Amino acid sequence: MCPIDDSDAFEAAAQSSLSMRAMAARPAPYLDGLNPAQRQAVETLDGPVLMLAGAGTGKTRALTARIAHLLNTGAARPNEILAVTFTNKAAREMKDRVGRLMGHAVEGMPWLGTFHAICVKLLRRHAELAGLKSNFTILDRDDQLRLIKQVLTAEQIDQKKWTDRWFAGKIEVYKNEARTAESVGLGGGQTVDRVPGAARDGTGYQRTVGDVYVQYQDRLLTLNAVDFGDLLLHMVTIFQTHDDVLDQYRRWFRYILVDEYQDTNVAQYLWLRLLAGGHKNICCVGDDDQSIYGWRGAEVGNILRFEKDFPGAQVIRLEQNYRSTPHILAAASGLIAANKGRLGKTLWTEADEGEKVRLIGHWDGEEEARWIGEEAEAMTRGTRGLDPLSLDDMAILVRASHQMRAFEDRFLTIGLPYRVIGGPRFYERMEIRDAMAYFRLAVSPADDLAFERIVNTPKRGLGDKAQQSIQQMARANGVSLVEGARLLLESGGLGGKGAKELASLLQGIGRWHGAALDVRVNHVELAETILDESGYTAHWQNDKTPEGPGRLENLKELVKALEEFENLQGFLEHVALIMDNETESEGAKITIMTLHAAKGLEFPAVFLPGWEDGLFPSQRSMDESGLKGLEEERRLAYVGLTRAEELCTISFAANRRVYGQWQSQMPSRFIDELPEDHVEVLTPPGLYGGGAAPVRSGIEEAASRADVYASPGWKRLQSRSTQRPMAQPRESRSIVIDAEAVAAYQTGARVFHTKFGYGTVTGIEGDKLDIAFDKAGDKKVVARFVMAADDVPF
DNA sequence: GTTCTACTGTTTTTT
DNA sequence: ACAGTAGAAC
Repeated sequence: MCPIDDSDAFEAAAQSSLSMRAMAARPAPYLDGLNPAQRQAVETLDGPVLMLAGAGTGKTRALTARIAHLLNTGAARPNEILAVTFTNKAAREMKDRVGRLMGHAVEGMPWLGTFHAICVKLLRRHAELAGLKSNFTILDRDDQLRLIKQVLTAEQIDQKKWTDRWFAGKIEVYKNEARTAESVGLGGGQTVDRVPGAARDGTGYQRTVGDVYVQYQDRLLTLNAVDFGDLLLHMVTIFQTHDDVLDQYRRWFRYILVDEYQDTNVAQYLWLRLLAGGHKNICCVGDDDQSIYGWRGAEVGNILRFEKDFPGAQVIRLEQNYRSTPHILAAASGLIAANKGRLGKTLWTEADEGEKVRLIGHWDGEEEARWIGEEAEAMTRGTRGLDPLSLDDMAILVRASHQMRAFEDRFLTIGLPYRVIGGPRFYERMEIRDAMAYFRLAVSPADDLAFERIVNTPKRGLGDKAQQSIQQMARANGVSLVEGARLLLESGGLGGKGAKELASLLQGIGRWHGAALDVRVNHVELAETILDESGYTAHWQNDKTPEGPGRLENLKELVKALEEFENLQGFLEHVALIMDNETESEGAKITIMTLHAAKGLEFPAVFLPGWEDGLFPSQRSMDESGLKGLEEERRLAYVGLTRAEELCTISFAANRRVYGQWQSQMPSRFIDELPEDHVEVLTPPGLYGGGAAPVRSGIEEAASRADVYASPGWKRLQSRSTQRPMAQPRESRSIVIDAEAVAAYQTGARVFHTKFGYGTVTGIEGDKLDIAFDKAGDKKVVARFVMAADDVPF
């Protein structure tokens, strides 16, 4: 539809030298206080620039100052700058900060946003080049899965072996790699089986991922819909096949800025390279050491290759760190040095020495949670001569979200306020998505996916069979499901309760649609009406599960959120892309979140629990991606360490419950990689484990001796066994099977464990015993941790 | 059509 | 351990 208005762009180009001169005299307060590297990054406006910005080096400051500089010198007008981020949060922050730097709100930076938000804008203008209409809908993951499921069912693919999620993953990977359905093609990609007895046709019994991909895209086009990956992929395809369109934007976007460049995938990379191909005024900001999204398609290679991609590129390193103490920086730098193929940076700081990184071992996960809770409380009162900290200043950063639970449990029992970042977001909650589906139907009754979602929610007596009839009728007549349902009712193909309910639902949809089109109708009231008339509000009012009231509360919030928008359409558009919501209640709280979620944040005090091999680095990551995976895990550890400003505490547990099974844990190999001089091993006062333990090297050994073996659990174990030598610390790293300990037991032997009590050995595997405990059930336990039942001294 | 049971897969997650 | 879900039983 409407192509970009070129005249503006030309006019701007013609004026730029004039305005540049006029503006040259303007003061540039945004340059004050920048260090030389930052200043260089701000002032090197033309040509390709790679800003290698280490953690806490003032990257955002430089980036925003650069935008201010572009505007202030007249090099570009607000609408001629393309500035891309990955998250809405980052985009919002950048907008705010540029506004503050310029001393006024920046009205016209229409092209500052996420890759996806910008691509939506572009794709709406050129939808027809992708076979879409400009009012296409953006599907979220749920819709996507439903669509894939339809394809799989139609293709009679064995969904027990190959789930919809699996295909969604494969298709996502293709899209991340900028591979279109046509390029993969029918018969391309991995082969999958169909259900036994599936009709044999020209292509035989089997299908491929390519087949599914092609059909999925087909359905998307029919629905006039795109998924997130399509937003980028369609634009890349359009740019590649329509020189005129590409040229237009190359002229239009005179300067390009990219945040978090190390996180770009192939599609994003191609998109950028196409757009920057003319003038090459592209400034990419990133840190190869903080690349932690390889698993979702990010290519560290993009940033490593920058100088090759853009010959003559200036590489500017921001290395002065304004966040952390020297000990923390040194520990982080020492750790990341173990990675190969880095661009390399040397972070330094003017800050005072401060505390060393602290390391402590615990007997098990619960004890770790208990200790951190107590430590956090102690820190609010002020410990070790440090000023008291607020709970808001503390964060617990975990590798995997299931680790959060131990902390939540503990904090709930001691009444320590906490906040969890992550988890299901507001707009992903069931009730919100249901309500949104009703709104979507009011806006466009032909939205089949929305109809499918709510046709029987609340229950209307329209089960699988009724829904199938509707589908059939719709397909036979080539109409939408709503229309199909109407035809079905007319033909009398549905009876009883279901028919009555369906008729009333259809009437409702018709009425709501009319109201949505009527500008005189207030959309907030309409939303309330829809939820009431559809029976959806009543559905949750009658719900007697504990979640009921909360869900009603969320619905109220949703309706309130509508007030900020002109109409329902505007709201739906916003939500499709934004999907975040932060309602923060008052009071200081300690933050619990994943390491991934913590990227870009900073806290005076950081706890890093669960540094155990297999958990962190994650076994799965290493199994699936080998050395690459391990290096990404190490970068994750680096990200964790560099979040801390003053105090960083690493901990590990000797025992942890994994998928309901107790397991003995090895301290993380990353602990051994920390430079010893910058780490302090915490020893609880007055405690010292089993006397003269044989000397091992490394801080890990000290930590385990000082704490694991001095912990209540361990001491209990020791005090109960006078003769069996189980306090011998194991060799670090290499897994040493304690032959002596294992040999002491046979299947059927009665044993005792301090945590689980008495049990019987049911199997032996390496240095671990399968034990059926009388009370605690089946566990796998390292042999050293149990003793023969006969030896129990009571 | 709804409810219960048995089975499965469990890292990280934005848009 | 545990949550989410597919399929059977009601």
